[in-house]
Amino acid sequence: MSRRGVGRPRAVARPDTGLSAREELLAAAAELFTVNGYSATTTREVAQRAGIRQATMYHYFAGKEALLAELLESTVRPSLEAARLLAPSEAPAGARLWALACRDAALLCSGAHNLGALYLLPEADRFEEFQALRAALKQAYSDLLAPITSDRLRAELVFSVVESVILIRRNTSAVAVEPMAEAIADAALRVGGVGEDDLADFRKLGRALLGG
Amino acid sequence: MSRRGVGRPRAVARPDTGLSAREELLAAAAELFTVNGYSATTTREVAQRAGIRQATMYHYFAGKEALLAELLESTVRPSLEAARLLAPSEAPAGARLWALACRDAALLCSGAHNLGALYLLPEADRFEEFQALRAALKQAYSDLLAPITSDRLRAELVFSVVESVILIRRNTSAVAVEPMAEAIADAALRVGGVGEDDLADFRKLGRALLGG
DNA sequence: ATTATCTATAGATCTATAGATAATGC
DNA sequence: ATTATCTATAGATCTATAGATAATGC
Repeated sequence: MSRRGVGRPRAVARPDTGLSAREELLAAAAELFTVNGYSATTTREVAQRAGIRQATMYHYFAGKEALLAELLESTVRPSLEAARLLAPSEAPAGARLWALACRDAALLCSGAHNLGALYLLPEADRFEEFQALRAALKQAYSDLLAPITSDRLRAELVFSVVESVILIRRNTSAVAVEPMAEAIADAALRVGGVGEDDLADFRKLGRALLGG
Repeated sequence: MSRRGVGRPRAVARPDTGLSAREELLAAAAELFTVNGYSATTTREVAQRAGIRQATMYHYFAGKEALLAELLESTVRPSLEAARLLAPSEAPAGARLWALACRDAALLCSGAHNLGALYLLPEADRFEEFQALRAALKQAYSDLLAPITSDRLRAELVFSVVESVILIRRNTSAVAVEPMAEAIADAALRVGGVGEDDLADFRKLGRALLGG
């Protein structure tokens, strides 16, 4: 919608990033929220990084909360979409679980900022639409794990091993996405109780599911 | 030091908790920081929960940061102490690793509040003394893992599986500490690449190390 | 005299709104 | 005319300090 050039010029001119003002705001918020946290980040800092004045932010977002809501939801949606694509497959549950964990981990460790870190913010609990999406993703993991184990605790462990990629990415500098994602998927199935022989099968089938 | 009864009475009288004012402040901060985050928590809220006025907090702590610093350090120190106790043992590294992971996980999932959640706060990065203690703990894990695998990524995974108990505790209501801690230690060794037969041995020896 | 606590407040924010302005579009 | 942006600011905080006060201790 918002056409570049229309409207009053910005107070601080900068080279065109190719992003819309709205996207620049989201990118700025992504960096600041993941690194410094939500409450510790001011709307002024977000706007400044996006190259506009603080009040202009309100032309694009209803408030600071709307920024975080959109970032949270846009981060979990692709993982949930991956879960939906894998659900109707006739491959073994273990293979689909491996594929889901691998795709999910890859999404969490790619992208310019560690957006998964937003899940860890205490403030994220308040965002109900995000929580609902995340609960649906967790349910998808549970469904795929049901044929493998009925142990509630193991199911929690599997889910949290995938999320632990967020902690790893925070601790370590740049990592290669694919090897990391596959290592996470392997680890998830191992803590889920899958033996090495089955794991090798599931990994092979899982890769095929992702490739197709 | 501070004797009960000396000094001006509190504006809001409450039954004696048995805790000193300083301890009450730490307990209040622990709850609020873990649930709502550091920046989102005000000194007024902390003081109110501790039963005193906001300004009185400064009689016990230099500022809000000093509260978080003390909570962070007091949470990681017992784990580091466990690592030091296990270091000189002549038991196999795998058994000591299991014991350390189990003890560490047990510390993280016991206590009234989910204090480990403080590690996840973006604000924790600034607290250098805490970061140094945590780096030492991580080194202890690496040392015990060295005879098992030289894979850097696996070492990260082991450490973060233990920390993932923080995420699990956040997602689930009350859990039995011992079974959870042992399940975490098992999971840590599995992602570290320990096979089921060795794991059974290490678990048995590890339990003995913790018992003695 | 000592001390734990209080009240009051300065100074520095921070979010969101009101209303003006300077472009392009028609 | 429309719109993207600006400036200015109201109102609501929030942290930390200054200095008073009301207990016990000696």
